[in-house]
Amino acid sequence: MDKPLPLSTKKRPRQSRSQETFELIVETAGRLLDEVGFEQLTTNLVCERAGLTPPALYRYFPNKYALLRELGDRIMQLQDEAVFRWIDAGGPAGDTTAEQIRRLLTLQTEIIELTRNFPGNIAIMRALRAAPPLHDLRIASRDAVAQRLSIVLARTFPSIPAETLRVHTKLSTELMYAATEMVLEEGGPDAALLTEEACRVFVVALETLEAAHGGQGERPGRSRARG
Amino acid sequence: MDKPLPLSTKKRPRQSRSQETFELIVETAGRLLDEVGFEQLTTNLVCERAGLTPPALYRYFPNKYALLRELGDRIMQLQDEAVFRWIDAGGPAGDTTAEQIRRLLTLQTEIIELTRNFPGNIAIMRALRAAPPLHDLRIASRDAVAQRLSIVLARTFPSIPAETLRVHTKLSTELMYAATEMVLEEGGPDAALLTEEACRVFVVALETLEAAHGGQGERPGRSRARG
DNA sequence: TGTACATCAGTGAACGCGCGTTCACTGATGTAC
DNA sequence: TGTACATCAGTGAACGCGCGTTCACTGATGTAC
Repeated sequence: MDKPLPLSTKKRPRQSRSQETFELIVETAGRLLDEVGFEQLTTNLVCERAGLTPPALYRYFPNKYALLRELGDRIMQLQDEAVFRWIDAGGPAGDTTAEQIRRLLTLQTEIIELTRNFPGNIAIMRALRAAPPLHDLRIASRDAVAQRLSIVLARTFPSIPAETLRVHTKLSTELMYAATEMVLEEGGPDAALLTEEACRVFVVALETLEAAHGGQGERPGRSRARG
Repeated sequence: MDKPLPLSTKKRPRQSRSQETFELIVETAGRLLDEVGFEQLTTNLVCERAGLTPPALYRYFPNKYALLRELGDRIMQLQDEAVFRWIDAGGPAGDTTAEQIRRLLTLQTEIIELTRNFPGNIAIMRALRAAPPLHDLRIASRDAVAQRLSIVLARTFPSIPAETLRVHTKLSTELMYAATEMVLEEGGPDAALLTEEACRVFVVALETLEAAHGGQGERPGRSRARG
């Protein structure tokens, strides 16, 4: 009954004129998502706002999910790249718990800002969660981040079994996603505190996990966190 | 531009005949959500499946969001009640970390099972996240749980400032929601491990938070977790 | 206990609207020689 | 460098479908006496 929708863009534009049209469509969709939410977004509405006729959009996107997919790809790639840059720059390494938390906070703050500045941010992230044809994308991106992260963490926490670490990292990554969404959706005065607490939880969860598997743990000044 | 949709049910049924119709509509919608997802759900489709004509549905629900709201209310009330029962039965209290984790695991397992058995489970939870008219409901329920939980935890962890505890509990509650959704969406062999790890993180996050605020902490056999 | 009446529950049929989609086309851009 | 031609990009107008919604109605249930 569910015919699988084609999600890929139909033609990547060749001429620079159409390159611009392509961008115009994507950007207009992003801005509209902030206004109406992803469920109310229609291809006709995007066309109207962009000053185009439907066949122009239809040339590049077979349906609205392809459009959301393009937006989803972009926002998640931005986030993923920030994580990868952070990993390459040393990642979570740090002598003390407080130091590790501070480093993670830098990353998380960057991700929040970068997401905030992306038109349609929360609406896109909701769509990635809620729309079945897009759901796999989110999972794939999360698992890619978790996978890469768990490889790096395996060096810092060698006593944790690989399997355990993989599952833990998946959960932790989801925790950070949730923290990002909470801050963007609800904002408010708790935002900073919430972000710090998420980072603290991430770090101490790892340390105690190592301790539980007979790692070095319990070094004074390491198992004590100060947010 | 966004006219606020009326979400309340129009008439609660009076006669037992209509009571049954009301239930039939709700249950049919739940089952359909598993099949088509919330975005594809339409009032006409529900009617067709339930063997009713549109005005019969329309008598009780002004639109599909009112229907989703009824489902959302029910599933979240089930979850909230499980948490409240657990709190009333002693909640997270336990002498050792391992004991606390075990107790929390009991609750989390119950919530997962109870949610799994509710027709439309993940689709409903996604709708609560993604559909703007329903979003407030989810927030309200989460904050109610977090609020009540933070009151109880304040007794067990008196050295944590109330403000900090409130924010932390909100985050932790969201973590457990995310863990529930992950298990239901992805299932697989990691499910049990993932659930245990979520519970462990919840508990150690609290303990280390207390330690960070000069609480008793560091008692041997307390700061050491074994999942 | 039976009848007459009021209210409640659901039907059948239809509506307007806007969504996704397509067609034959015109105008713009690039290319060969 | 200019012209003739091929391809690419976007238009204008229309379509069928199914969505949400409404109307006047019939039949079922409950109630007064």
